[in-house]
Amino acid sequence: MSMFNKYFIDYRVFVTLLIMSTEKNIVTRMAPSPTGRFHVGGIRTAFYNYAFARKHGGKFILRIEDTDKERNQKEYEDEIYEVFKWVGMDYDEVYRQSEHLERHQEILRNLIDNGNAYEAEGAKDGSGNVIRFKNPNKEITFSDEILGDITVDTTDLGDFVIARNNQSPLYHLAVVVDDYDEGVTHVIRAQEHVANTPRQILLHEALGFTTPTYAHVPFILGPDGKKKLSKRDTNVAALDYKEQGYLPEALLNFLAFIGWNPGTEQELFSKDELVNAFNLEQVQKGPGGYNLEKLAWLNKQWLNKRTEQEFRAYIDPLFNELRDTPIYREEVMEKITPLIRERTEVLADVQTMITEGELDYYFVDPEINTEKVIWKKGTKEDTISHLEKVSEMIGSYSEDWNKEDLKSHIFPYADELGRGDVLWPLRYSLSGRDKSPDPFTLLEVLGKDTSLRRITSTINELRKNTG
RNA sequence: GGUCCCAUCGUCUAAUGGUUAGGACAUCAGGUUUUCAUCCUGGAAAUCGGGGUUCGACUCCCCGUGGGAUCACCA
Repeated sequence: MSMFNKYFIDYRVFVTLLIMSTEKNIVTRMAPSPTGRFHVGGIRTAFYNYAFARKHGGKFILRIEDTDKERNQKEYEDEIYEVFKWVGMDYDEVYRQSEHLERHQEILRNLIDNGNAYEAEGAKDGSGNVIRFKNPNKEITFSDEILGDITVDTTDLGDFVIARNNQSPLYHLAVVVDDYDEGVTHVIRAQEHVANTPRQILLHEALGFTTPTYAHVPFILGPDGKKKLSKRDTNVAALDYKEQGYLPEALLNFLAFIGWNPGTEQELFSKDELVNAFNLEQVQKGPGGYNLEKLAWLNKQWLNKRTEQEFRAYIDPLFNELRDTPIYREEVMEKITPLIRERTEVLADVQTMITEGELDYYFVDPEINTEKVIWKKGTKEDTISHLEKVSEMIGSYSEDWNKEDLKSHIFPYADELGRGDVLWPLRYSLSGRDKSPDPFTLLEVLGKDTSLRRITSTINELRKNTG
């Protein structure tokens, strides 16, 4: 091996190590304030931070920005933790900003001592002097990972207030200090903060802090795609989705794809796949709308990935009431679970099936409306005859019949005499409903005795009706 | 209003100068051995407008238009 090659290989190893060590240092954070219910938009922002950190082997911090004593509420703080747990975003460190008050005060004093900030009259509540930052009035340019270069003349900002008084630092100072102290390298946050960024950079410079890399993610718009997502149009509290029975995988998949896309045609991404595919380069600049129908579809896709047992556990609480009644039968429940799944996008759909009585016929004999038994232009006589014939056919089966067997015998008959004329009355006799699974499925679920009883009963009703 | 940002089917988006502008949701039509659902196949559907640059522009530049953010002693 020549010296050159040897050197070349060493150089590549060195660079690789350098990149790895650089990536290890990545630190991101989510900094919500507990002044309201945690928003779905917050999940997305948090997730981008989480994904970026995890993908690069870095650190993800959760920082509760609880310095606004007036508006903070403990329940909101707890809700933040609950949401993170629900969607499975684990953080390496968690802080409450209020715990850093002394540090913020210390920095504030330094700023004043160095002449970078000063007391000014006119506290709104008349309690004394506010602290203003001495703005050097310069042009600030920062390179946003998503938006590109942004230049702002900070002269317009004036000497902005950084503390309520010399004991109470405000937001801009607090974030700057905390991000620095916690070693945050990438600030990924909502686009409403772009205008705050120059102020914070000014502070970094006065303090001698290195400025983190910024990435401002676009807004999420409401379902109309125009206005900002608000609780007027839809549920925005993250936990509402948990309560409504949305799967965390589906919500995360959905949210991550508003304003970001891996560029492939894959639609379904697990949390880990999302982390793996995530990159800041492909985050959209413009805002994106909130399409609930797609969320519902995604929820169904994720539901279908669950095992039968998991799906059963998912819907089971809805059947608590029914389970305590004498009509409930566990064997039936087991058989209809896959049927229910096929008709379910979100848990609310199952609740609707129950309240609308769409599942009743699985447990009790339905009321038969003789008007509805006959298919389209069919006659009563033919219908009775078809039902009798089918009755005869299934009567010859043993109790452990199965769907395919039944189908292979009944269908040829139906095919010959008219599918609708034979199959509709059969299905309707069994279910008493306009809509239900197909008759063969019904026969299988209901069993021989029940099926025969219902068919016979329908035939009798039909005859009675003749007068 | 000042400053800053943004703009592809109805919606989420792909295409970083050369594609019949691709995919998904929704929608429409047909099929899957009645109906509902599932599933499959197919259709309709977009580069905000005007100028440049270029052999060639969704893509780069400028001007409009539209939308948004911010201009707190909230975060």
